[in-house]
Amino acid sequence: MHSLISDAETICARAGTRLTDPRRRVLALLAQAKTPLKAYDLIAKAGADGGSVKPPTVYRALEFLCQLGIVHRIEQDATFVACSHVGHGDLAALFVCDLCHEVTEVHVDDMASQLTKAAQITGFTLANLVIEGRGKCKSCQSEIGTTEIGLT
Amino acid sequence: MHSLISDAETICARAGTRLTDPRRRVLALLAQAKTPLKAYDLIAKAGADGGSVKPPTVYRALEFLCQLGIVHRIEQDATFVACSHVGHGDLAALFVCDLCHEVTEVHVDDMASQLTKAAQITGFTLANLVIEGRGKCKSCQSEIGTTEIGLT
DNA sequence: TACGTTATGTTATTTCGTAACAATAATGGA
DNA sequence: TCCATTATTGTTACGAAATAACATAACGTA
Repeated sequence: MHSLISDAETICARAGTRLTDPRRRVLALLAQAKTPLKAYDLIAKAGADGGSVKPPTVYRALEFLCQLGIVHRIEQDATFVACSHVGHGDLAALFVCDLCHEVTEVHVDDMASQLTKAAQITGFTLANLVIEGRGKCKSCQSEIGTTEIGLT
Repeated sequence: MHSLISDAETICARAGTRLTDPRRRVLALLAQAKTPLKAYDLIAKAGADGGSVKPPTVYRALEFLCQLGIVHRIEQDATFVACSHVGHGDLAALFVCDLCHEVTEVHVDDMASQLTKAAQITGFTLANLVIEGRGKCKSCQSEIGTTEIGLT
């Protein structure tokens, strides 16, 4: 959790950017959260100690952190989560538990290259790839409510 | 484009549901669009001939059509596109061109099962899977502005 | 220290999505 | 057929997510 901050410092230094105060703050909040947070959760938490923090501040920090790969945005529900495998350089698939909302991050480089290839066959050049799943995590398996995979 | 409607009728009949008027309307609008549309585009278009159509109507139709797999929601930008491979029953990866916004739909059943397996190793049971890419489609290759794949 | 660049603060607005409830249309028996 | 039940739609209002636009401040550098 704290190492994430220092990892971030390193990454920033290498990228020639700065981990400024609002950025560090947003990252810290995400790092100590167990589950993904919505942008407005962060806005509320960041301004919890009196000084109000406005939406653009948080959105800018999030954009910055996402670009650096320190934070992931979960597209399905517009939430944000700190990366649990910082610096791996490969693509992460994010699996979010429907029950406890914890994120299981799986790195799938070979899958990414397969998809890149699959795209290329159709003449498409991939610049960005999102792989996200919902379901039940390990510790929630015993709970009720199973769904089958949603197909086309 | 017209066959999509009749495909939808068939699918509805088989599922014991109905392709009602607002649903058909939304589907028709998506079918004749070349690129994904936002919900509010549909709201505007559906009410273009005087009678105003309200958000819940369109959102309900979209939810219905997505569940049937006739329409896909693109999570990255909250847009909707008619499925171009109706009835295949396998998972679609959607690649959206950054320049012309056309969608290339690739069916990737084996990839889906790989991901399901990869998830299962960590104890995670997948109920839903999203694979989306952005990049440049075949006919836009010659244009400017290439980006590398965004990594973790 | 003066300048260009990068980042933040602030206000207001736009866009996206849904809750809640009333009204209506289809469906399956008695 | 008539009624009860369920599915679907209409309508109002609101909440939540994200950004535009512009002013201000911090930073590195010549």
